[in-house]
Amino acid sequence: MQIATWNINGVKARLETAIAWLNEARPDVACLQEIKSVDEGFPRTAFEDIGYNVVTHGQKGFNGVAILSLKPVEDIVRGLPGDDTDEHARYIEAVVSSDNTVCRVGCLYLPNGNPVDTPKYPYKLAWMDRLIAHAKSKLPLEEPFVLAGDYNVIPEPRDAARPAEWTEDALFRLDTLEKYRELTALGFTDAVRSFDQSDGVYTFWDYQAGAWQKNNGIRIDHMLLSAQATDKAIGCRIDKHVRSWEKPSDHVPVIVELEI
DNA sequence: ATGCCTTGTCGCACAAGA
Repeated sequence: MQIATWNINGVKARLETAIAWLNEARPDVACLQEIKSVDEGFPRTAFEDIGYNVVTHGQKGFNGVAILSLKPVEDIVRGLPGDDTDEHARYIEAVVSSDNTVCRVGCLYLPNGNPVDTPKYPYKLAWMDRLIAHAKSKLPLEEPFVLAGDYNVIPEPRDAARPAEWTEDALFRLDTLEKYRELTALGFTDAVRSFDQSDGVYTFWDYQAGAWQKNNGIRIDHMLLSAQATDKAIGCRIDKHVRSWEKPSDHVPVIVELEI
C-alpha cells in the first residue's frame, strides 16, 4: 500500500497537474493539503473518474485538506480534536482497509506560524500540542497509523539548503522543534529519514528568487509512522520531478510504501 | 532591509503563504 502526501496549493489551480501525477504514481491513498476550496467546490468527480474515493475538509479561500483513496474509507474525522473554536480546516483522518488489515491515515496542514511576534506563532504551538494529544490518544489502538502532511517544520539543519537563514523562522524556531520532537518521541518514525540519510533532500522550493533553480529547498512535508506502520514500511520516495512541471505547486509529493 | 511568485477573493489591490 502506497500512501502519499502533497500540498497542492489550490486544487482548482492544480487539477490537471494533480490528475497527471495520480495517474503516473497511482498511490493507494493521497493526502492533499491547501486545497483552498469549500467541500461543495471540490472537483470530486475529476478524482472519482480516475478511481478515487474522496473525503474533504475544506474552507473558503485558504487551508483545506482532503484524502483520496482507491479503497473505501471509514471512521472519518474532520478537524483536529481539542479546540471547538478553531475554524481552520487543517486536519482530516480516515481508516483505509486493505485485504487483511487496516491503516489509519491522518492528513494534516500544520500552521505556518509566521510572523513569530504575532498570534500566529502561539496558534502554531497550540495546534502542535493538540496534534501530540491526538496522536497519543491513538497509541493504545496499536495499529498502523500514518500522520502525513505539510508540517511546516524543518526538523534539522540538514533539512534546509541554507539553515542559517531559518533560525528565527517559525519553521525552525527552537519551540517548534521541541514540539516536533515531543511528537516523534511518542514513537513515530520519520519515513523519509528511515530510508535516506543524505543531505539535500527537500520537499519545498519557494516560487520566489529562483529557489528551485538554485536548489534552495527545505524539507517540511513529512510522513510520521507509528511503530506498527514502521514495521511494515519497505520504501519511501520524494517525487521531486513534479516541481519542474508546468504550473507546479511549490511542494512535491512524498510517498511511503507499506507492506500491507 | 525588502521583495522576489502564486492563489484566491463578490479584486479594481490585498492577504497568506514559507
